[in-house]
Formats: sequence, structure tokens, C-alpha cells
Amino acid sequence: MSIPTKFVPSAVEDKWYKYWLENDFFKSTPDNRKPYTIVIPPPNVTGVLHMGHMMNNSLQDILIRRARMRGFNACWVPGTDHASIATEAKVVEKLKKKGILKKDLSRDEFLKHAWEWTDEYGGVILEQLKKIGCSCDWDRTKFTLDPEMSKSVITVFIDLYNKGLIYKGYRMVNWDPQAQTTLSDEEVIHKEKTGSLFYISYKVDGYDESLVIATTRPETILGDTAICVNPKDDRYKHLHGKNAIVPICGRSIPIILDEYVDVEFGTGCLKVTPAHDPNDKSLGEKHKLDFIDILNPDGSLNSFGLQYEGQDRFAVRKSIVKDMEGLGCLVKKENHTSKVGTSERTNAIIEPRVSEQWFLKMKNLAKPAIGAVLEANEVQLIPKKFKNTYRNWMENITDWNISRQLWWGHRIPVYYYGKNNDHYVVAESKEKALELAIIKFGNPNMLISELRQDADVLDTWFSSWLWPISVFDGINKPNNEEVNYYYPTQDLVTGPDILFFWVARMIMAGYAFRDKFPFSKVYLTGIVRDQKGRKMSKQLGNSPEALGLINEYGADAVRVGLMLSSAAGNDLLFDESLCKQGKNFTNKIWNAYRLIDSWNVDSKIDQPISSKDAILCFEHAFNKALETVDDHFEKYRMSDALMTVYKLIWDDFCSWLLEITKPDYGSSIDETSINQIKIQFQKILKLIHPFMPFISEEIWHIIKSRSKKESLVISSWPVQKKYSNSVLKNYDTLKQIVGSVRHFRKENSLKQKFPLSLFYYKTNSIKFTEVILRLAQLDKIEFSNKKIKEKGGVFRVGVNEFFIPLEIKIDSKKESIKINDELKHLEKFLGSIMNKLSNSRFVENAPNDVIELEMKKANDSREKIENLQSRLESLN
RNA sequence: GGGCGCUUAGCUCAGUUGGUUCAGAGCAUUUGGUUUACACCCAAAGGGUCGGGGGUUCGAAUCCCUCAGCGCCCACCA
Repeated sequence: MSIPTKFVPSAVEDKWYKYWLENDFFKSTPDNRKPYTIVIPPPNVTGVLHMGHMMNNSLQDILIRRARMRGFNACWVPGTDHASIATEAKVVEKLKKKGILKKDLSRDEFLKHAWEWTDEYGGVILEQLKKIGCSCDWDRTKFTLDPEMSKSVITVFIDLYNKGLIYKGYRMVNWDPQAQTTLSDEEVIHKEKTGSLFYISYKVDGYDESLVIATTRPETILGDTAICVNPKDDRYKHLHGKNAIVPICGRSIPIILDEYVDVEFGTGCLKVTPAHDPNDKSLGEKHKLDFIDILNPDGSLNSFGLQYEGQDRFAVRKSIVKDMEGLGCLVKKENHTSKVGTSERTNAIIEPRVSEQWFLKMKNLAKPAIGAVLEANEVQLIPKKFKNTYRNWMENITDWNISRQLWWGHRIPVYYYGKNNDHYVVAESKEKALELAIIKFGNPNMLISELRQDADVLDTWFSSWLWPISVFDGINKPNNEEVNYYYPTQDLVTGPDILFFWVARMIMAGYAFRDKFPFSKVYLTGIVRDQKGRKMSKQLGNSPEALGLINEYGADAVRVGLMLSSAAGNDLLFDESLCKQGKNFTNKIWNAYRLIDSWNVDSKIDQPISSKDAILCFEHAFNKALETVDDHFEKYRMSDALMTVYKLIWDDFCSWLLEITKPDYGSSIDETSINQIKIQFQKILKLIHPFMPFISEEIWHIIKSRSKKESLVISSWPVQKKYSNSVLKNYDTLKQIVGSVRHFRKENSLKQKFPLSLFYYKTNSIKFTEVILRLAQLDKIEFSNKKIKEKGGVFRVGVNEFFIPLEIKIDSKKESIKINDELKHLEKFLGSIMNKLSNSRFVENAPNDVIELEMKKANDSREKIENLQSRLESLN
């Protein structure tokens, strides 16, 4: 059976993925092994795979595959998120294109459309994850709107309500006029925008005088119910107790006093619009002012907007300014930049608005979650720098607005009754609600039809914060075997952008509902950016199509490309050339195996010393690399781990081991060598498998074809073995000698073999001479005690000097300049060492080994200088 | 306004508690090489006064101060 010349990823990817699934390698059930669990950050159910997902999930797959090989009961739970606002927005848009408006649909009709959409596109992204090789236990796939998942959410709501942590509050919230819902503070992104600061004059009621206020939002004057000045501000003392007239609408409003007003800013007069600004709201409550809400839910003005009614807030801003200009009450206009809140989802400019919403008290929930991360270290954030960000947010946490004026999501389990919805009960079902209502209201004849469920749904994150518990049904059945076995999970891999949205809240939920942290490590990836450092996004069109990349380079190559430069927490400037590098690496591995497979084996040949030595060197290099790789994994430095394996394969295995053991053209390899090489190859396949699952599995099966078959997926990760530093040092020396000979050849345009002599200092031998002979293409290596002063080539490796007795023309002028330069350097270096050594403070303070080292450096330098000097003499 | 982080080769980044031979890697570059696994390749080479300045120390890319530039998070200044 011959191996194809080219590795064609598409030809093997589906084959092996199917094979893995058929053999249930990714399936996990509780047993007596230690579990290693990862819950996926559930992508939006209607989402499409992008670069961020690819990186994120490749990382998780690398972790879970290695854990599986290390003998853990590895369990990676996949799933999707209903993504309330995002999905609803998409459905609304899609219906709009068909000419259907949300407002014309009933809730049930709308939800039917939403489910259709979900059934059509939901799970597409999970299929895409399979393409990149993700080894999830697909039988465990969860969706946040699944019945048990929803039940968990409702149970938790009721529980928190009964504990007094959930309350209904009439408060200022963030209103998204496009999605027409409230948002949590975290969903508001503050962006710097340039606008204008308008100075508007208000007449003082009953006096021939006016005052001037400054505002960035002139349309809100229609909602003004006071003017506020600082009581200490001498400029306005004569106005205390008077009223002012709001331009346009002519309303007379009081001039109130409060220290809140900054005397320095603007004119020192502040217009107060309690219904449209959080600070004004506090002032309004403090001074018992009227609240005038001038906006409709869609951001247009309502009847308080007078002649502007029905127009959009930004249109009104323009026309009201123009109108005031006409009335002469616009004093001036200045350029002004300020941070404007925008919706994370729709990008719409947020309106602060007072309304009645459900809130969750966070302070007490946060307490154990702060301790876990900052003191007990039960949950580690990687990289550590996020600890500060976390602390800052957690210590200043505010109550969480959990209600959304949407339909797609978990409906709030609150049932109203009474004339104006003035009573309510909280229950998991209408029937249960009726029972409670009858008890509470004392009306035994109450009918179920009198109950009206709250129209709102819960924030998406109110279900995802339970994810690590609810995927094991740990809310509904707190003592089930699964949750007891898998929870707490080990690693969570996600982006830092959802540290507050999701990670922090999961930690809080973990302590609140299971009295235990949800995961012990949080690996926060960087954000994938393009070459110009811009975040990849659909709008910018700078995101390569994920599946397109896989088709072009192969899944293994893309995974390698992503891993090569993705240190935790560092943003990754994605460059397609990294995938190219990954593809080249795939090709390299493939060809290495093709080479081995092509060799004829002759059982009668003895193993050459060079092969024996080379394999010995490789084994030690392997063990050292394994130690390094394991250490990198321990520190979650996956790109470093990959680079270590990359170099082990490319350099140590291919460039050295295979080049040394490769039989001459037409000859055969001995049986011992080929067998040992194959064993080494299998070991490196294991190391590369978590990174490149497909090609490693393909070759693994080819190697194994004559013996019993077993998947690499469930093979064992190599165990660290001792390696000898002296062997590695000799190996390194041989590489340098070979390199030097090659360099010498190139410098002198030599092609033929030639004899090489070694001039020694402290040793009369070098190791692995057979190997050197072979790779450097030399006739012989001789040792000599005497300095050889013939003309010829000379080079040094460490303190050893090598001489090549060959009649070649040497440009002695050039050579002596080179030697002199080197001498200068060495002398300067020696000088600085001698300085140190003659400094009594250094000798007294520095540890012995450092001093010894310095002395050795000095001696070595002297030897080198001596060498160079005699070389210089021989030139003249 | 508060907090955090970054600045090391053309690019992307390592550099662990200051000390293992005048700073490392990958990519890119230059030069030479193709009948004998791979040009998606082999071999060799070049390339950095570690952002600027000052300080601590026997010794600083590493610690401290300061200046400059960049990035992120948080915050209600109209």
C-alpha cells in the first residue's frame, strides 16, 4: 500500500471525524476516573462561525484532547444560546423584508417565526465546529431554551425572589429605541462622539432678566421641570426662589438649589429633566419635581413634544435648535465631545428612561465571587492582569436589570391580578400562581383568567449564568450523579469582552446555587483582529470566511495558524499567512512519514553507529521537549507548546534524525533503526495530535496498519522521562560543528568531501563523530595534540578549534580584519569580567556559582584570545 | 476623571525570583542549492545601543522615578 504523494485534508477530515463519532470517543459518562470538564461558551443559536469562535474552540479542543489522552474522563459539553435580543432583532429584520411588522403579530405568532428561524439555522454553527475537529460530546448538546434549561431559569428566578433578592423597581434604565427594550449597564457601550453644546437662555418668570443653561440635548428642554444652581454661586443668588420659563413650551419651572451643580461647568446653571437623565432623576426625587417623559418607545416624541410630536429625537434636536434661534433664545453653540451610550447589539443611541423593571440585588451575590478570585484563588484568571478589572467591577457592582421588553426568551414568571395589575405573585406556572393568588388575595373564587403573566422576558445572561450547572441539570436535580461528578468544571475558555456579562456572573451563580466555584481556570483569549488591528466584524468585511479557510488550507493548518500567535489575553492580529505556515507544516509531517515508509528494510544489516547515536540524541531531545510542552500547557501557553512541538518535528526529527538515518540512494535501512524511528514518530504524533487531530490520526493509522488498530484520540499522552544534559550538549556541539563545516564550504564554494582535523584543548574526543562525518560529508576526523600551522580553514565551536587542511586561497587581509574584530570584542568582554572579579563588592556579594561562572568565562575568553592570536600569526 | 496594560530584529511575539559566555523564537529577507521525502523544500547568513532620559545595584531588557507614544476597562459632569 503506497501513501498518497500529497496530503489532502478534505479527503481525511470527514472520514476521521465520522470514525471518532462512530466509536463514541468523545462521549463521557461518570465513572471512577477523574473528570476533566469544559462547558462551551454557547454561541448564538443563529450564529455563524467566525474567527473568534475558531480560535476559542480550537483552544478548548486542544485542552480537552490532551486531557483525554492523559487519562482523564474528558467531557466537553456543547450547546447554543438563544441570545434573546440578537436573535429577536434578526427575526424582526427578516420578517420586515417579507413585509411583516412585529407590531402586527401576536406574541405566539412571532414566537412561531422565531422558532422556525431557530430550527432552520440553529445548530449550523455546531456543524461548523465539527469541521474544525471539536471533540465535544454531542449527545450532551444543550440549548438555553430547552425545557429543563428553561425550568432551571424559572426556578432560580423564584428562589431569588423568595429570598428577597429580586425586586421590581421604578428606575432609570437604559432604553434601546431600536430594539425597544431596556438593557443592562453592561450592554451599553460608551463611545466618544463629537456633538455640540448648546447655550440656551430662559426668561426669569416675572422679571426682565434671563439665565443661560448649557445642554448637549436641547430637545429634552420639553421635559424640563426645574433649573438648578449651586447655592454658593454668587452670580445667581438673586434668583433663589424664582421661576424660569422654558422656551418653546412656555412652562414655568422653579429655580432650585443643589450643591451637585458644578459652578465651573458651562454657565453654572443646569436644566433638570428628571425623566431623561440619571442625575436629573436624583435631583427630581430629592426636590420632588415633576417627571415629564417626552419620548415614545421608538425614540420619537410623544404629546409632550408639542408641535414636534411623532418626529424622531434627532430630527427634533435640529428643528428645535433652529426654532430657538428664530426666537432668539439660542445664545451660542460650541463643539463638544462626550461619551454617548450605545446599544451593544443594535448600536442605537441609548435613552435613559425611567420605567418599571425587575432587578437583581448583586452586592451579596458578589461577595463569595470576589473572595474566590482575589483571595482564595479557587478561580484563576489567565492572564492574571484581568484580576484587577474583575475586582474593579465586582466591588462596584450595581443591581442587575434582568427584564427585557422582548418576546424571545424566558418569560418572567410573575402573574398580575387586581384592577391595575396592582398585585402579583411569582410562580412557575399559572396554576401554581392561582393557588398563591387565592391565598394572598383571600378570594377563593378567583379565576385563572384573571391572572396576567408579565409580558417581559429575562435577560439572556440570566440563563447563561447558570450554564455550568444547568447543562448537568444541577438546578432542578441538585444531587444528580452527573452534576456531582462533573461540577465544578476545570477550564473555561472565552473572550475578555464577556468577563462581566458572563464569567463573573457564572462565578456568582456557582456560589449561590451550588456553594462552589463553577470552574477553576478561566483562559481569556485575545480578540482576533485584522492586520490593521481592527476588530474583525461583518460590517467591516475584514473577517475571512472561516469555512473558506478550512477548505483552502485544511482544518489542521488553520488551527495551527491560529495557535501560532495567540498568547492568552493578547489580541491576535490574524494574518492568513499563518494558515499557510500551518499548511506547510502539515506537508512537512506528511512527507516525513512518506520518507520513512518508502525505505526498504534489510534485516541483515547491522545498525550503523550514526543511527544509534542519532536516535539516542533524538530521544533525549524529545524528553526535554515533552517536559517543556507539559510546562507550557501547565501555564496555558498553548502557542509556545505548539512551537516546541513544531521545532521538535521540523528540526530534531526531520532535519537531524531523518537526515542522519536516511539510507543512501539505492540502499536499505536496518530493522532496528526503522523500528526505533517509527516509535519516535508515534510519540511525536501524540504530541501534535491535540493541535492537528486529523493528519496525526491519519498517519497514526498508517503506522499502525500492520499491528492492532486503535485511535490516537484515546491513546496515552507520553510520560516524561529523564534526559541527560550532557547528551544534549554533545548533540548541540555536533550541530554546531556540522553547521560550521557547511558554512565553510559555502564561503569557499567547496563541494567535494575533504578531510577535517580537530585541534583540541581540553578533550581529545568529540562525541558522535560518525554522525558528524555523515552530515558534514567528511572523509575523516582526526585528533591532534599539536597546533597545525598549515594554510587552511579554521573555525571554532566553543573553545574547540577545528582545522581543515585544505589548500585554499584565503583572503588574509579580510580574515585578519575579522579576527581582529573578534579579538577586540573578546578583550572588551574579558575586561568587563576582570573588572567584576577585581571588584571586592562583587566578590563579597555575588553567590559562589556566579563568581565561578565569571571565572570560567574569563578563562574561556583567554583561551579564545590565545587561539585567535596564534591564528593571526599564522596568517602573516 | 479613576484603574490596568503595552513599547525588545522588517512583522508577530518570548525573555519566569535582576547574574548559564557581548539579547531569543517563528515568519519575512539575503545568498547558495532541484535526478535520490518535502521549492508547501534544503543549507548557510544578515538583522536589535531592549521607546527616551535619570536612578538603585558589584551587575538592569528585568527593580524605582520621569517623559513620550499606543491600547483596554470603569465612571452620571450638563
